Amino acid sequence: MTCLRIKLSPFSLRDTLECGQFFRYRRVSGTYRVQSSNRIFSLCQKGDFLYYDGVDQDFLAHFFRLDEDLELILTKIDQDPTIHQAIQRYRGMRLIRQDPWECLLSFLCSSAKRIDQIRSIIERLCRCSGEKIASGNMISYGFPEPLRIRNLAELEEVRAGFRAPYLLAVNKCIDRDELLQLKRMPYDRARQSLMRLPGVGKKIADCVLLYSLDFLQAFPIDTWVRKGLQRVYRLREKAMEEFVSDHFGAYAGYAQLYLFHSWRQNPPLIQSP
DNA sequence: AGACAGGGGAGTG
DNA sequence: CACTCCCCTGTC
Repeated sequence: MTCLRIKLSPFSLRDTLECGQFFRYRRVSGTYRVQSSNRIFSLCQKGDFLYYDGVDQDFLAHFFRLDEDLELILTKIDQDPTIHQAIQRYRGMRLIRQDPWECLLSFLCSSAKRIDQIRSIIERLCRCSGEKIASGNMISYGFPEPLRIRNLAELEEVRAGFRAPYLLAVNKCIDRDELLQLKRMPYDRARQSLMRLPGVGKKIADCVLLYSLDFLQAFPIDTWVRKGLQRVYRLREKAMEEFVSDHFGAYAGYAQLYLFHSWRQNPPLIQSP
């Protein structure tokens, strides 16, 4: 690719893109073709260098949160042997700052689905309701903007199942600006606002807050993280939220990213007493 | 064949 | 609150 490059350390493009926080990418022989915010670009990491094409460095800095001091944050969340091991193993994995609209609808598609299935649903959603984009000699589809989904019939080929009515309803009752307004609120209020949307509970609300609205204290608890918190940290359901907030602090969201990635690859074992 | 999945919601006790 | 069942689809 015709390339620019930046030096990043530590950085792991693979873990960052493939850890389950983001869905619109495709890997072709070591190069990632990524779509976000109406952009299509390519990324490839060689050693400490990130090669990029189709996007400028300012966008990448925003997207990969390069304004944040990752090493410092990792120091702050490094509170126990479990998270310590995850940090050692995946050091360089970063949170991605996604577009809030895409993020909300993407995670609406995510319930009770595995990552590859979520990616397929989103791809079909773009093909059904998104704008056609010419990119070189290829045709791509943008992510459907608010109000672009008109009715349920339009989503038939998406095969989103019980998620389809949620997508339709949410696409009609909120837009990107209203989501961005949430950044001004305290975490709990923003979370409550999101949870008023159909199909959005605690988990999806926290994903949107963490991955797109800069609430780094948000700690989405899905079944993998739940199992881990139960088995490794010996927590009961109702104790989880308070624990992660006290234990990991203001950057709990980064801790979730590392624990989730680690537990998903190596399912948490029950610790002997 | 039948259970189950990276979640949410409605209904019940 | 805590618990159960169902939601659609795909996969093991």
